[in-house]
Amino acid sequence: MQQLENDIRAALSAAIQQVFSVSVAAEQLVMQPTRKEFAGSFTLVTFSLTKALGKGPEQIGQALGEWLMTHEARVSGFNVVKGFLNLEIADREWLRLFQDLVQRPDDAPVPTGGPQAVIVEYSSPNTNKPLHLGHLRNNFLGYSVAEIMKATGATVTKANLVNDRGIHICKSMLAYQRYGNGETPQSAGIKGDHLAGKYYVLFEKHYREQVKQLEAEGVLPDVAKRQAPMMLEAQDMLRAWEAHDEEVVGLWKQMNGWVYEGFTETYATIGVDFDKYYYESGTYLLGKERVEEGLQKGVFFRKEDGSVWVDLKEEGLDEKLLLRADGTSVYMTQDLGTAELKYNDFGYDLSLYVIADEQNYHMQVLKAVLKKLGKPYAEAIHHLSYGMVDLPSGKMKSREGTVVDADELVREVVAAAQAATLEKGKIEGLSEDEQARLFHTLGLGALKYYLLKVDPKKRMLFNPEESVSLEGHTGPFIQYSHARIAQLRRKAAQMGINEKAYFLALPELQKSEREMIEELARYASVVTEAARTFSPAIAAQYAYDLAKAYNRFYAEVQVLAEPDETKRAFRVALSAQTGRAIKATMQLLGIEVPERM
RNA sequence: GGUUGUGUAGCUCAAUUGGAUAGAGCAUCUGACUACGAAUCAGAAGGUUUAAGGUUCGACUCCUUACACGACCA
Repeated sequence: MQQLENDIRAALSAAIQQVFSVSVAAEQLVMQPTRKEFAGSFTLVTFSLTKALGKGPEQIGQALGEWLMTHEARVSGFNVVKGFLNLEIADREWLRLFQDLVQRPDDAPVPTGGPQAVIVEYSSPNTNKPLHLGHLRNNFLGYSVAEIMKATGATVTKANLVNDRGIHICKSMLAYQRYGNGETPQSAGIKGDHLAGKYYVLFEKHYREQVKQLEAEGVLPDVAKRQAPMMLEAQDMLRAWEAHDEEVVGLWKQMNGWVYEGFTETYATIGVDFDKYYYESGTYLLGKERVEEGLQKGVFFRKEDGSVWVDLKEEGLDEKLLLRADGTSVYMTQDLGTAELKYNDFGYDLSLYVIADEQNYHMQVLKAVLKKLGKPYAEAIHHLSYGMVDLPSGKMKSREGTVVDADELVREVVAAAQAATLEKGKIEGLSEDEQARLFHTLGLGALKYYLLKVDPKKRMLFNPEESVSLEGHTGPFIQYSHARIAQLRRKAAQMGINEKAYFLALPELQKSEREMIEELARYASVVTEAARTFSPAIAAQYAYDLAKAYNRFYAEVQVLAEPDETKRAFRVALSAQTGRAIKATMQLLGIEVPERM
């Protein structure tokens, strides 16, 4: 398809040379796909040529169209509408393109000239509470972008940087020490991450009571927040942890262990994985070394209280804290260490950070600080910033208990998919296990598609009802199209029809057949664009376009019931190829497609 | 206060990066299952793209100002 467009551009460039004796580079021509309501596949916008050629747009279009008709065999017709030259491509050219697609292996990469060694950091949870809806957007985005980069032929490492140290986990630990009574996930029958979360909530509850108490005694709110006994104790605990206090470290290991078990289960359920885990407890010391290095190089400075800062005013940013006065590290400290570790481990030429847009500033600072340190990998860092997920009731707020828990949400979407599927009554013959797997595939398909179809950088609204919907612009709509194709292929196989026969002799294509081939031919450019912009939404839109085009085709022509043998075989092949394309595209999103549903 | 993002149909989202009459889905209305899967398809209705200027053959897109909402930095 890209090749075809390039050829058309070259032909147009030659035509301009021949007809008008003016040189216009092929790349400079303004081309676009022809809009559905006009005949044609490629459109040249001739407005942009009027100055260079000294002629009116219609005149240019007419002259170039006529030249192409006699000089470019692949152009079979044209029409001029105002400043638009619409070019029709010969059917046999479409068939040739289709043939190429059929021959192409499913796992053939789409070369884009982009980065080759990529590391995608995503998920990166705190270990003090279970995953919620916001994490799901993050996880699905990260997984999908990694798959998209893989599809371009890049070597991709999926990394999870677990935020296992810091004040937040000390809060859970402190509350557990006080109120836990030796409870374990087993004894309580609660997933480990949820158990840690329970104690984090308990901390917050008691802490707030202490703050309120202090305020009632006349202490200023800011001071009360800082001096509430539980906060001071949590900070003591953090210092004890950094000093390797045995008891504290023991508790920390125990609670984090529970949390990891919980996370592992959730990751398996939602179908994401990682090639490498990093733990901030293992990177913050290296970060401190980098801070030392910066001090020695004179790019950082120390304030009277002993805290270390970097001045980024020249970069249009601000002064930023790198190490606290008491020597404990902040997020930035450990991020410096992690960046270096990742580079040493994988030598990336692109390092993606899938992090919500509230961290935009932080990520700018990280990159700027690494540049100041003269690190070679600073330029390769890219923040894949995504918008937060809102609920119909507004922002998710843990304090107000409006956070949507990931595990619970997954259960709900699977249950909804199950209810809808059973109601349709089309799955007799499937075993209990197969049914359960299908409900899971459909429920997660709905949820993932719902979260991925929106442009990552935009804030999005999560409507629970729409997220489990199976109709319209949804994952299950696309899955349904695939299942229907799968059914058709099974029947075609029974009839002995070859899916990969040659069809160049086919006399003429139906409109819906031609449009289907055009959609299929877009695959490479979709992958390229999705990889360039790090946007699964582009792949999601394409999967929908494929399904939409196929359903139209399916409604308009007969496949198995077509009497003409050649046409019948071609339509089976077109269906099969569409099924492959849908599967491959959905795979980029981390969504499975069923053989029946 | 400073920096920054967003604003498109009743609702949720698109718009090939400056191109044609701004497209889909949901919701509403109409039609299509004794043709291969109706979780589908065909159609109707729905818009001053927040507002006002500007740039040009052409602006949802770029520039200026204002407004609204969000995030971050103090």
